Amino acid sequence: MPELPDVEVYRQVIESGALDRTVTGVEVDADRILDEDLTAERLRNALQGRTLSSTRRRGKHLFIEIGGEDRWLRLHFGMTGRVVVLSGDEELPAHTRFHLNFEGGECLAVTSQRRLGEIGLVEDHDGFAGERELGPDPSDDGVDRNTFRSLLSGRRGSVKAALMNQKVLAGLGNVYVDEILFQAGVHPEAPVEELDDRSLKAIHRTMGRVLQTAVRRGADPERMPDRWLLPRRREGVDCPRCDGTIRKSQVSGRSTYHCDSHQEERNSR
DNA sequence: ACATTGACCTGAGAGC
DNA sequence: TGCTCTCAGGTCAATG
Repeated sequence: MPELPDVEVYRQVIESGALDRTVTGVEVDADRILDEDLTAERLRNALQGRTLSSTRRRGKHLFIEIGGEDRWLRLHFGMTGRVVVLSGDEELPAHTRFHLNFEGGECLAVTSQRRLGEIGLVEDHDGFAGERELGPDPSDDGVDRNTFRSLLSGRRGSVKAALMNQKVLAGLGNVYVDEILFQAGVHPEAPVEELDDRSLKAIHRTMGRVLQTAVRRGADPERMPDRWLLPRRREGVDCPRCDGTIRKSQVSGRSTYHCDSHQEERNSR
C-alpha cells in the first residue's frame, strides 16, 4: 500500500494527532528495520523527552522533525507499513514494530507485517533525498509537463518501469502506476521511448489528478471513484470505462492489471 | 550507465 | 477445521 498517497495520509495523521507532545517512551520491536548505523538505544536517546514538531514527505519517505534536535525521524514503510495514532486506552495493533508513547497517553505506532521498511535519523531531509538520488515528488507543482517529459526522455524499457523508478519520480508504486496508465489509456508495457506527445500529456495530467483525488479520499481503495481500477484490481472483471476486461500480467516483475481493450499496446505508439 | 531479475521477510488467504 | 502453498502494493544487489 504505502505509495505516495498512503504516506501523505500518514503524514496528515501525524500532523494532526502527534505533534507537540512530549515523548515518554520509545519501543522498537524489529531491529532489522532500523538503519544500519542506528540502534534502538540511539533512537530512544534522540526522542525521549522531546516533541515532534513538524512533518515533511518526499515520495514514499516521511520525515518527522524532532523538536530542538536539528534532526528528523525518517520513516519508510516497505510494502506493508502503516501509521496509527492511538488514544491512551487503545491496544497496539498487530505487527507493531515501533511506537512512541506521549505524555497524556496517546501513542504513535508504526506497523509492518513483513518487517520491510526503514527507520532512520537524518539531519537534513533534502540531503537524504540527494544521497538516495530520489527524483522529484510528482505531487509537486514543479513537475510540469515539460519537466515530466524530460524526466522520461532517454530512458528505455516499459513506461511502467520508468514511472515506478524512484530516481525518475519519487512516490509512485505498483498500484498507482497501474491506475494512472489505466486512466490515461496507455499500455503498461509500452516502451517509454516510443510514447507520443499525446500519451505523455495524458499520463502527466492523469498522474496529477489521480494523486490528488487519492489523497483527498484517504488513500482508501474502497472510497475511490467507480470508474477507477483500484477498487477492482482482479483478473477477469469488467472494465469500468469500456467493454473490455481487466487482465493480470507481469510487467517489470510486478503484478500488473490493465484493460485489454482501451489500453492496447498500439494505442500508445 | 541503465534495465531487469531474484532475494529479502512474514503472514493472510486460497486451495485442497 | 487444518494443512500447505502461493503471493503481496518496495527496494537493493547482482546480473545482463
